[in-house]
Amino acid sequence: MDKTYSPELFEREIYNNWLEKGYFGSKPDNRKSYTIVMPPCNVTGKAHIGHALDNTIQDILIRTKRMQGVNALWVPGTDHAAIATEQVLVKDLKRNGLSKESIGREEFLKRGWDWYGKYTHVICDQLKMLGISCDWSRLAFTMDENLNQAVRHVFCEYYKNGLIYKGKRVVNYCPSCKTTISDNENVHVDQNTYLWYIRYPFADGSGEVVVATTRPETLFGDTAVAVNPNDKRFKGQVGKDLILPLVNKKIKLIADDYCEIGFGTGAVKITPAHDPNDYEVGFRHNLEIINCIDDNGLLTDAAGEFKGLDRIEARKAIEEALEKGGYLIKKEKYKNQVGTCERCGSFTEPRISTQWFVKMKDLAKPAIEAVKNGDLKFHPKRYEKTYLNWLENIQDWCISRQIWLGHRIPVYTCENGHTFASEEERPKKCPHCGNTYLTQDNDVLDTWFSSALWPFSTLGYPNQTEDLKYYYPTSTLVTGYDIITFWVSKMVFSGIKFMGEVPFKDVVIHGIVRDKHGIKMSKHLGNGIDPIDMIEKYGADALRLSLVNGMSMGTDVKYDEDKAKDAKIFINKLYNASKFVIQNIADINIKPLNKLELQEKDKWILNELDLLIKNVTKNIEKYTIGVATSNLIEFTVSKFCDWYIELTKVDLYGEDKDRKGVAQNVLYYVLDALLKLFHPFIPLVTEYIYQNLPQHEETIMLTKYPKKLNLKDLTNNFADIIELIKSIRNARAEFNVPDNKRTSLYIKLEGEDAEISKNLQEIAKLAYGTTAQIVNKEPQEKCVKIICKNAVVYIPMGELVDSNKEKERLEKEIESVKFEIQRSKKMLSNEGFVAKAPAALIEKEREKLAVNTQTLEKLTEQLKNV
RNA sequence: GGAAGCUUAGCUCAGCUGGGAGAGCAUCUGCCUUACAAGCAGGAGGUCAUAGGUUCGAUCCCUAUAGCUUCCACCA
Repeated sequence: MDKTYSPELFEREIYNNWLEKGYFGSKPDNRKSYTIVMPPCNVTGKAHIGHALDNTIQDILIRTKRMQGVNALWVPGTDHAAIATEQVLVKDLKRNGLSKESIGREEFLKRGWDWYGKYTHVICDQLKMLGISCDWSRLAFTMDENLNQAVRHVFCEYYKNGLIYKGKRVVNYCPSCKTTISDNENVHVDQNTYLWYIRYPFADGSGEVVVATTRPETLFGDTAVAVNPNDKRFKGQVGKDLILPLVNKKIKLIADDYCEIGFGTGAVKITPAHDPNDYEVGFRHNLEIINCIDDNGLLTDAAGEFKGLDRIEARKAIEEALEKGGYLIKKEKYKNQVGTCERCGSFTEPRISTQWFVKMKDLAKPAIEAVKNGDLKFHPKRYEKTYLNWLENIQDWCISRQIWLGHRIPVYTCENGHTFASEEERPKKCPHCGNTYLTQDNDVLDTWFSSALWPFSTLGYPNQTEDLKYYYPTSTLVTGYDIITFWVSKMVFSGIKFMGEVPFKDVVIHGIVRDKHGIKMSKHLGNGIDPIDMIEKYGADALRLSLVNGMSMGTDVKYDEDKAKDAKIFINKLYNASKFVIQNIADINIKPLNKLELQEKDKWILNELDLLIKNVTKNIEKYTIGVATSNLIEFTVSKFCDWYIELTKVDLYGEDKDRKGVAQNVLYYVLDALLKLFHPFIPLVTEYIYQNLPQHEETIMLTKYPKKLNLKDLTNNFADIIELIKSIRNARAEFNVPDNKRTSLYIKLEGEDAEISKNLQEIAKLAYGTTAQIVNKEPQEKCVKIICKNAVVYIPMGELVDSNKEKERLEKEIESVKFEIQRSKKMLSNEGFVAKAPAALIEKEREKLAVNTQTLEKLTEQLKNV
């Protein structure tokens, strides 16, 4: 092994070897299955740090299960991300002076496929750098033939069941992406704008109604003004005609509950074509619908002289015109929220159009039930509220998109006007009349339509395959809270509807990786951290550990490069400890632990290891992965390295062959178990080290996961010896004795010898002693005296012992012991405490009081003699 | 407007069903001790947001307040 940890020297090679050997593959067999389907990554561009977190968590779960002997399958996949990809392609065409329309649908789709073909491996290669163990032979793509089949099948099922309908609705439209987007993709942002107060005169000249609006440009689409039916101010005026300013057209003053009495001027203009509420009002009052904004976000003919102006830019011109005509009363500053397109950021336009919808009410019901009856569990639990809240207030799902890439809606119309859905990719004739001239619907499906089927479409659905039978329902879904409503909920109702069962049992929700100031990483701000950079600088294992260590599931992670650096420093520590062990067990004679004469320290570390195994296993099961890594790191540094390794040096470098053998075997055993426990988190370095052990299997990733030791008696008092050593170190530090100055150590035993006499070498080594020896009485030399449990330690520090200083030290100690005694007495004299606290607690307190009283006596005695 | 979460050491955060406040980083002191100076040993640093309540006992449970964050929502 090299002197320092250099991940770049072995990470790639180890991963490629795993791939070659096919260790990641899974086939149905007679074992229990554990399955995860990877949230499909967009084929656009690069892996970001969120992918790294998401996949690290999944890999940890999969690797653990695999080692625990379960048949673990992790299905990787990619998503066609239609809108985003289409944008890229369109831009590319534009650069070459072309457009979608000019090359035609077929050619455009061909280019789409070329693009996917070219970039799929880019994202996959990046994921591979993370060391993740998904079954690459099953790599799925949302536009694979089998998945297309699933999409068409599901669509037709919905269609047959009357769950899909085509209807007019106000939907969010992005004039820049030129497509409808879902409510989820419509991001509300705060906006500083104005409220324009506009005068609408009555046609008969009997006065006016003042309307306040944030969108004067939609004035051309107004077909009424509404007031609340109970608003006394407008009594007797409802039903009269108003003149629409600038257009000089008559519109009616109507009464509708939608209009609130206390708000604004009490009157609101109604623009059915450009506002969902207004549409409803318009529907109730049978109002005309006038579109005044077109597909490109420009004003239409309805705007007369303003035709062709951009919807936002038009405001100024309209304002001037209103002003000139005497219609504008005032303009005041106003803060409101406005919808923007998640992808391009432009203001979305509520727009009335014909779209395809899925009826959600009945589908949502069992999905709600699944969480309520515990078939589906969220971790952490609080996220089930997000899920339920959304499903309980569900709106019908608009599934059509006006783009070309993606799954085209499988609905056809024949020449005779018959419309039908077909599972066949190219149906030959109309099932109603046999007509063979068929045209297909132009829209494609929302990408989430195919992602919703992911847990079963990737396993073969709609074909009833072996895989589907064996692996479905999957076990755990790991994803961020940002797509609970987008995706998780859709998979759940789809799974229940088409497979009759929830698609997974546990949903593990993690947070978002933010920059160190807590701001969301984005290209726009340039505050993103590239996971590939981190891997190149610190190694994949360090990146993984840094993302997951100390993380609390479901909470956002603030991340900066220092975390990767720290993780690398820790791994270096593990690496060096391993190197030490490996170097010192070259001549090991491996024996089972129960054949060894274990000493106190050996029992101590084995006991600690048992505890570690228990905690790590439990925390992985609970999905509290950040706690599991903390357990592991704490054990490695504070137990194994700081104490056990140092302690074994006495035996490894000593004369006693037997003791050396015991130390070698325990070191080997602990390191072996520790590497296995660490493997799911930092797979590459653990494999590398494991291969250097004197005895090992072909790969660590297929070894058995450590279990609690089955040794009879591991009880020990070694903690007392550690305390004794610490006391000596403390005293030395207090007298400013540098670590390189060693002294003799005299130990007078008091009461029971808690193995102290058997650990004198260890005590000397770790407490900076030249020697440590048992004495019967206080030495003649001038010493610092340290009171410990079962012993008094005398440290001859010669001229360094300053009696004033020693006095000071003792006084300080007496002070603190007195404080403790006070505290115990107070508690024990509290009647309520004695009466109601648990007995064990009271007993513990009494014992403490007794010990401290004794210590106080000894210290006082000592102070007298200084 | 509805909902959820957060507020603990200088920074980032842990703290299980209430029973003496923890880690990492940063900082200070001493040490290159043959795995590791990317290290070792020791120390300093907290009215656990505020005010009430329940309890023998509250960082933890309840109520209110303040500040921050996020999600959902059609208020001109």
